[in-house]
Amino acid sequence: MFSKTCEYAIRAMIYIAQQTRNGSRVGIRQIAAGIDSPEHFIAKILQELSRKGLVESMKGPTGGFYLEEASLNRSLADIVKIVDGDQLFLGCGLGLKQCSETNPCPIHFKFKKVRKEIQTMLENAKLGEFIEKLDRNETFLRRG
Amino acid sequence: MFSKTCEYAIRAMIYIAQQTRNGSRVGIRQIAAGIDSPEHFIAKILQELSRKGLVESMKGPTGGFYLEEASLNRSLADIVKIVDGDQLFLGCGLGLKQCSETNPCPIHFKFKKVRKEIQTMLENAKLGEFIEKLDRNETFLRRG
DNA sequence: ACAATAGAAGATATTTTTATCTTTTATTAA
DNA sequence: TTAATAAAAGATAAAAATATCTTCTATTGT
Repeated sequence: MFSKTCEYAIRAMIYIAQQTRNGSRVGIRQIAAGIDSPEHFIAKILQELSRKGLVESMKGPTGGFYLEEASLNRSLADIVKIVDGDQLFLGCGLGLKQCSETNPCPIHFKFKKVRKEIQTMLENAKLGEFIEKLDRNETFLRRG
Repeated sequence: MFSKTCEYAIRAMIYIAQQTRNGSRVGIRQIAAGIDSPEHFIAKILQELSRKGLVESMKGPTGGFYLEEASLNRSLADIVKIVDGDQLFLGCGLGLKQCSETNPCPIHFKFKKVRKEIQTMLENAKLGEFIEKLDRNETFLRRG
């Protein structure tokens, strides 16, 4: 469904959301360990999300990544769009460039329906909503 | 959502279903042209689908690919499972190997729901059902 | 100022996916 | 039974995704 890059991105963003209340910051090494991802790879991904303003960062000692309060209200759809683009939300299920409402592929309308549900689900899933259950160890971002 | 390979596979199977009523056969070259895919690549894919019994083939002059009557009742889910595996139906949305009902990732239950709908949609989509609209040019498998 | 820390950036490497090319085998029609 | 046809099979190539390595820059605490 998502690229590996996107899976890491979502996990990292949720992790950062959880780890950085009270304005504290969390380092790349800790993030990579916290979500079981390659350190340099997730660093790259966060650089991009940082440029796009989804996450803040600061260099130097005591530096690291953190979220602005408002970013807790960002949705998983925002992350997916930046990392994987809007193919998942808009693209043809059979990969046809010219597929459209008026020139549909055979599964166009069936697909439209489930795709819309995926989109709605991802748009309604806000970063802030995952924190509590993680804190209570009811959900996990790496091998539990 | 699907790999390129799987997109081609689905398009090819629907195309073969459409082109081969009355026991006629359709060649690789025509299939590739009919669905806009690389000839050698779709050949490989059909070899696998043939080994798995989703499609029949015959070598030599007047040879080609065709479907047994019963195969018209095969679903897109059958194709997806063979080509892409069951990752789409069973895998964790965030790529976590250990994710499960008792050890869920943060989006496990939201995902389960939409994934199930995708599966149901694909299981209910039978190869035979696409033929009529293709015949009437109401849907397309390549640039219309 | 200086040494240490940590992210940014760019280059490189590996793996997987996608695509192509060549040779072999089965089938047909003459 | 031979020449032509078309799929099967295996090898190779190109492109994209994933992962790693090295150097540079900003920030901090002393």
